[in-house]
Amino acid sequence: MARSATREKLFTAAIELIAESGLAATTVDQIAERAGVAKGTVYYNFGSKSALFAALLEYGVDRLAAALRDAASGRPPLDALEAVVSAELAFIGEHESFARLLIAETWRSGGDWQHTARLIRERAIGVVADVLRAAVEAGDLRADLDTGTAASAVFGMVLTVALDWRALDPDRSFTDVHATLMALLRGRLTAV
Amino acid sequence: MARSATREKLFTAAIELIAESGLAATTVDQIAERAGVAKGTVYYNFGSKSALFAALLEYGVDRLAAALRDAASGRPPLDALEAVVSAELAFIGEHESFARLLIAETWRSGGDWQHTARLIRERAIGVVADVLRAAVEAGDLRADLDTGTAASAVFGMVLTVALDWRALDPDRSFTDVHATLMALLRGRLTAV
DNA sequence: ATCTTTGTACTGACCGGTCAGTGCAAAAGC
DNA sequence: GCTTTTGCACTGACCGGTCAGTACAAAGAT
Repeated sequence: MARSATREKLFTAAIELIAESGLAATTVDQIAERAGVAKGTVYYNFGSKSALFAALLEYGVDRLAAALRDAASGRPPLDALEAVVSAELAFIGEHESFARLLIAETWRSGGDWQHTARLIRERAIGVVADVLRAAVEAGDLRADLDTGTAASAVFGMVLTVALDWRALDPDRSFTDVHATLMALLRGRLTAV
Repeated sequence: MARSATREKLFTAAIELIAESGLAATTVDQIAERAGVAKGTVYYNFGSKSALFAALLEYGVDRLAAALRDAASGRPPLDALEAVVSAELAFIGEHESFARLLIAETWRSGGDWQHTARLIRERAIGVVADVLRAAVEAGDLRADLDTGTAASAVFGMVLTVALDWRALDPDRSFTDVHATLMALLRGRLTAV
């Protein structure tokens, strides 16, 4: 079998298992079994458990960052911001397991991949920051806005809301959740 | 020694160790040693490692929820909202390792004490929701606001910003971060 | 055309260490 | 005297990582 297909299968299995039980509680044997592959294959392809995890994170964040960038591209700044938020919400809706893995494992202390994990996460937040910066430059947002902090805030807000949505109220419509998020983002919170 | 004093010592030791090396990497032997207690005592008091962590989580969230409630009490709704956000930011700044534990353990789908973790987290978000509801009732926030989703959003936004702050930019002042957060919350984002 | 080599992908039994949890007799504390 | 704690030896499951070996296809070699 082609190497890339095997890696793909291992990624999928690992994402599911880690989202269920956490990285430390997920064994290499489990991942191999779920992927329908021998344990040795994991080591042949990745060398170690943590290397598998690092590759997994990179793979997922690349896709997330690309989705966010695509959503933003070619739109005027404020539209782009809304599009990015929509795209993030949609991405998490579709890749809930990965989102859980991302939020849970980024903030674990210890290990060396944890450093990598943070760097990788910043790639996604970076897209949001870029959009905010563009909006500031276009004069659409206040000039003294701390785009770094604001990007963290927006990203984290959407991530939390999306996961709470899926976990606690999965029947609520995308549009509904999206609308509340937009209202918050636009500062339409206060009474008219 | 009194049981409660022993439990207290074990909580402190466990929190410290988790901050250093993470939850899974922390062994019961380490916790016992750090607490200056025999390993058997851990099992006499808690029965199992996961029961110890569950109790630890509950202990921490009780303190967080109490801090948020105290901050809100006796203030007019909108002031209360800002006070709650300040309190959350401050709490996480002071108990960073606990916040990490909370965020990491809440988002796993399997197991049973993960379920407990979610319930426990909702206790903290519930305080935010209560404040938002009060503000809506007082006519300070738009009547059709989905307070549940908005509470998730606010809580998650602050949590993310606080952890990013501590991890990436620990020298930035509390006031600074706080100000950006407030601007976002009040919808003062758009250019004047 | 047939044999031999080489490289790649994968296998699964196995090893050595780790760690949660146990058992228990003796000592402290209340 | 009942609860709580200690100290320590012990167990047994589990798990990351290894390694000798299989399968097989493409590339020489004769």
